[in-house]
Amino acid sequence: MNLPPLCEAFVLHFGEMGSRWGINRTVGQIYAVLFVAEKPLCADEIVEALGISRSNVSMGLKELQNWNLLKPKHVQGDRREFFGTPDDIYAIVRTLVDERKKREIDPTLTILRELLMQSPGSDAERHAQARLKEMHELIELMTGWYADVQKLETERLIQLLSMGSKVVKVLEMKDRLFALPGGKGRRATSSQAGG
Amino acid sequence: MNLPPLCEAFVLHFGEMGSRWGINRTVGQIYAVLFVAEKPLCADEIVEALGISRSNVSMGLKELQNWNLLKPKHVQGDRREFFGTPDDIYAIVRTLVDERKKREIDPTLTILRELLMQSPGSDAERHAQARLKEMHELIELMTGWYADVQKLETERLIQLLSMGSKVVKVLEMKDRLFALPGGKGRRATSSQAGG
DNA sequence: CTCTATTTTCAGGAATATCTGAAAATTGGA
DNA sequence: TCCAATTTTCAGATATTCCTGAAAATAGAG
Repeated sequence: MNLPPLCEAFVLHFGEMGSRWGINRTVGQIYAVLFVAEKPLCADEIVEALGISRSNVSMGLKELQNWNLLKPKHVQGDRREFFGTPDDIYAIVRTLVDERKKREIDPTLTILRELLMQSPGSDAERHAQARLKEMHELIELMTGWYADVQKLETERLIQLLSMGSKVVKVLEMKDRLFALPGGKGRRATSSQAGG
Repeated sequence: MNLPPLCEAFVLHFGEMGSRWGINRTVGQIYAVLFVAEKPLCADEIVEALGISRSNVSMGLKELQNWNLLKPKHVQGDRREFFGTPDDIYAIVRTLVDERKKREIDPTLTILRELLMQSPGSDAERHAQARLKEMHELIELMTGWYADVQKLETERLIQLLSMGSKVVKVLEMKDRLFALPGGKGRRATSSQAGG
C-alpha cells in the first residue's frame, strides 16, 4: 500500500469495518482512499495506492457506482475517468442509507406483508404471524421516521439530532400548552403516525 | 428444513438478509427460528428445524449469546438448555444497535480520534484529516442522538419516531414562542449538542 | 475507419468462511 | 465418586468469496 501513514491507517480500518458490514474489504478500501483524496483519482492511481490488481479496482468501482457513492469526473484532454466522493458527508450517508434500505429493508417488508396475508394453518403459524406483525410494524415505524427526516435540509437535521431526546421535553411542553381534552394518555402504539 | 411453510419462508429470507449484514447465514436462520417459535427451543429442536449439524447449532447459539440476543431458559428436571428471544422486539433492536455500536462504531471513533491527534506531514495528510474530522463529527452527532434517545421508554420512543420531522415544526413553534434575542440564526453545526 | 489507451469481463487460482463428525469437556443426578 | 446426557471444541472437508492475468470490449483522437 502506497499512501501517507495517516491515510493508510484509515484505509485499513475502513476496509476492515466494511468487511463486517457485508462489504468487500477491497471495495471499502477503495472508497476510503477516494474519501480522503484531495482530488478525484483514476483507476491506476487507486491501483498504485492500494497495491491491488487493475481488474479488482475496476470491479470495485463498478460496485461503488451501483451504490451511487461516486462522483465520476472527466478531465479535458484525458481519456481516463476519475472518481471522487461527494463533498457533503451528509449526502454520502443519505445515499448509503437509501441504498441499504432499497436492498434490504424493502424486500423484507415485501416478504413480511406477503406472509401476513396468508391464513395460518396451525397454532405455530398463527404465533409466527403475530411475531412478524410486530416486526413489520417496527420496521414501518423506523422507515417512516427516516423517510420523513430524510427530507429535512442538513441544517435542520443536525438541529434535530442535536436535540436528541430533549424534543420529548418540548413535546410535553406543547401538550401542556395545548392540552387535549383526553388528558395525558395520547397513545401512539400502533403504526399510524397521526396527522 | 422442517418447519411450517410460513416459518420456513421467513427463516430463509432472514438468513439471506443476515448474510448481507456480515452475519453468518445459519446464525441468522437460528435467530429467525427462535424469533417465531412459540416457546424456547433446545439445540436439537433447532437441528431438527433447520436440518444442520448439531455442532453448527452450538456455534451459532454461542455467537448469538455473545451478541446478548438470547434468553436462555432452564426447564425443571431437564438437563438441556432452551433458548428464546426477548418478547419485546424493541429490546431486541436496542441490543442489536448497542452491540453493533460497541463493535464497529466505538473502535472507529477511537481510530479517528487517534488520527486527528497526529500532526499532518503533508498537504495530503492535512486534507485527509479535514475529511476525517467531518466524519468524526457526524458519527458523534449520530451516536449522541442514539445515546440520548435510547434512554427513552419505548412508549416515548414510538411517539418520537411517529412524529418524524414534525418535531421540527414544534421546535419552530417553540423558538417563536420563546424568541431568542439573536433572532432566527441559532446555529447547531458544530458537534456540541448544547445544554 | 484505424489505432491505441483505457476499461471491462471472466475463467480459474487463492484465500476465507462455513460446516461437519468425532472426540473431548462439562454437568447434574445417583 | 461415577455415569450418562448434553454441550463444546476443533481438524479437516466443503463451499463461498475474492482476486488476478489474459483476453475482449470500448471509446476517443487522428
